[in-house]
Amino acid sequence: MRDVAARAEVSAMTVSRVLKDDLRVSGATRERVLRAVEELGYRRNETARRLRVGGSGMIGLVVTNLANPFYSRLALGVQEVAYEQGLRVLLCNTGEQVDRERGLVEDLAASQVDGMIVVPAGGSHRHLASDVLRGMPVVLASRPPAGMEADCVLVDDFGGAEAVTRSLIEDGHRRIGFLGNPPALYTGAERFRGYWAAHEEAGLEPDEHHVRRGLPDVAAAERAAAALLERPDPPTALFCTNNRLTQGAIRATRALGAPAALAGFDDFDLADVLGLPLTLASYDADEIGRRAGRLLIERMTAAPGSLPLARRSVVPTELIRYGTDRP
Amino acid sequence: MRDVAARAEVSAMTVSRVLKDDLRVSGATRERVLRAVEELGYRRNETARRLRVGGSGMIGLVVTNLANPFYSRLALGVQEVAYEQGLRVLLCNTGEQVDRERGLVEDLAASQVDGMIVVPAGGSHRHLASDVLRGMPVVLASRPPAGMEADCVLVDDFGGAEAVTRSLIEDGHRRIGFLGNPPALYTGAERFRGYWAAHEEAGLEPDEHHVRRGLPDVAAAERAAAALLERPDPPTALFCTNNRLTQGAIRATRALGAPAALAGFDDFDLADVLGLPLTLASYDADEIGRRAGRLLIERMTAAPGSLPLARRSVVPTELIRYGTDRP
DNA sequence: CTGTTAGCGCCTTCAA
DNA sequence: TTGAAGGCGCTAACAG
Repeated sequence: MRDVAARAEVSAMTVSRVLKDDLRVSGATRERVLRAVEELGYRRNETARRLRVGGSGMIGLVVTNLANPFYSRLALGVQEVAYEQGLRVLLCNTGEQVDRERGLVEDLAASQVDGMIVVPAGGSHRHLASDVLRGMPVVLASRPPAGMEADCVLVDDFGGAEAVTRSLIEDGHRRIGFLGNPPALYTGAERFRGYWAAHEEAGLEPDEHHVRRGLPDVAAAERAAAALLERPDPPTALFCTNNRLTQGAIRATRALGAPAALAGFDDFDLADVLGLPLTLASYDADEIGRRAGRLLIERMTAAPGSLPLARRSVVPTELIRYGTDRP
Repeated sequence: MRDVAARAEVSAMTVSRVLKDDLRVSGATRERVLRAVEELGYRRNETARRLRVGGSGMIGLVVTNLANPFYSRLALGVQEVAYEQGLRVLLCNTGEQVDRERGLVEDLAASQVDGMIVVPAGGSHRHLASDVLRGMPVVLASRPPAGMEADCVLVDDFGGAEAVTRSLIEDGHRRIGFLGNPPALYTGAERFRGYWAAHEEAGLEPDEHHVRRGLPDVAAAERAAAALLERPDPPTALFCTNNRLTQGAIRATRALGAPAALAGFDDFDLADVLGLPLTLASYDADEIGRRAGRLLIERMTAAPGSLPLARRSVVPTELIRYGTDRP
């Protein structure tokens, strides 16, 4: 900046003013400065600027697994609103490891991010509490805060699961299997609640023998689905709590030639092309990111105390039916 | 830091030394400092540190479309090696817009990133040239440099397309349709070359009437595939240059009940379950990110001039066949 | 409209 | 082993 100033024959302060579009600079001076900037290929040092003005112009985004399209879409949504606001995004991946999450959050705080959006991996969110982070704004995505207060954006897990299950019941299914991820996960628990509630509403009760929870991956889901379908009293439909489990179930029904109807959470590519009766609770993953971004930015710009403590935004699900009109 | 120093009754300099694991601090002093750090919940200000020591401990990652699993996997790979090295990743999405890319790259440079990995959107890469970026290390991913020199990591687009096409020819196909993305894209051009070369090797020549290039999305691919399949001399197989085009082709064959064999680039979930004859050139998208990360880090740490100017790393493809043993 | 002074929080250098 | 001085590049506050 000193070099630019020298070349334009002004003070560094004037260069600084031109670069921030300060109006109190004469047109001629501005021109000279801009020319010097151009000629020297000068670029303002953002690190130094930030040290002076505070903050960093960055927000942190911590997700559990970027390989899951759900989280990459979420990241895209965050990206969008951040870009509109001229904020940069520091992206971190925890691989569902709590200690790694803790370290990354710590790093982000040290990097002076202006706020962060976290998909929390583990049970305790103590390291995200406002006193630990010195009041740095935090928004949780996809899982609610535990043992602390924070804004969060959730999917309507309960409602979606309920709607899907109800739809199966309305189709006449009375034995509906359940393939679920670990119940320790919020989404797992909520979706199970929805499944159960839909049964209760219809005066039914699920058969515990048809319930398999704690399935970690596609292969486990496939095995569990196969085991259910090979029972003497097999379920006539399977409800799967996420896209990977649905895929496992699809494999199992295909392999066994079993006629079970499938239902699940999360839409996926080519679902329409499978030619299977498939009912899905779908939702807009980008929207979770966008909402989280907006909540965070509000929190960052609002006067402390002017916003409710822990706001909660719930993204609705939509019922999608595929292949039910095909043989 | 001053507060910590006061509490530990040492100078700020000593605190700084403890925090950087400088050995020349007595055990007792170190203990006292660490205790003070703990009690005050002190966290070193990375912005200030970086102003002093230079650099930023961050690398920039610019992708064209994070919603495409290919790029989110690439991002994951970059993330991995960055994390190992204690580097943070600033993630940007261009949506294939060249001017946006230009702006983001400029921002990253201003943010003092230590280097960047870019999936370039457009034709000219002038804004990524080393003189524009003042020698900041740049690695290109998935598309080669144009009009400049830089390290890059590519997929074996030619070889993959050639292998897939050859496999179709060996299956006896003589009329193989081609559904391609815009030829202006490097991958599009290379994959077309591979398709053509496999024909030449076999003493064949593709029928230009069976070639459709410049397809932007799934819907266009579906229409193009349908048009080809409804010709009086329809192709007996279709080669699609990416996963979205393959999906369009699948839709078309399903809708028409056409028996065409399909082949494509990029593996995808549930490909095995479709029950269609499907041959794919698959590759490890994470690996592209990891390699790009490693090349970048080498470039960042190597003495200028000690490394070859423009290194090129090519990720191999693997031939995968699905459903060919099914009716 | 433009410049001077001072300091953001840290670390390199030099001195004790 | 510890501390004091000075400055990284920028900008707020205060002249003029």
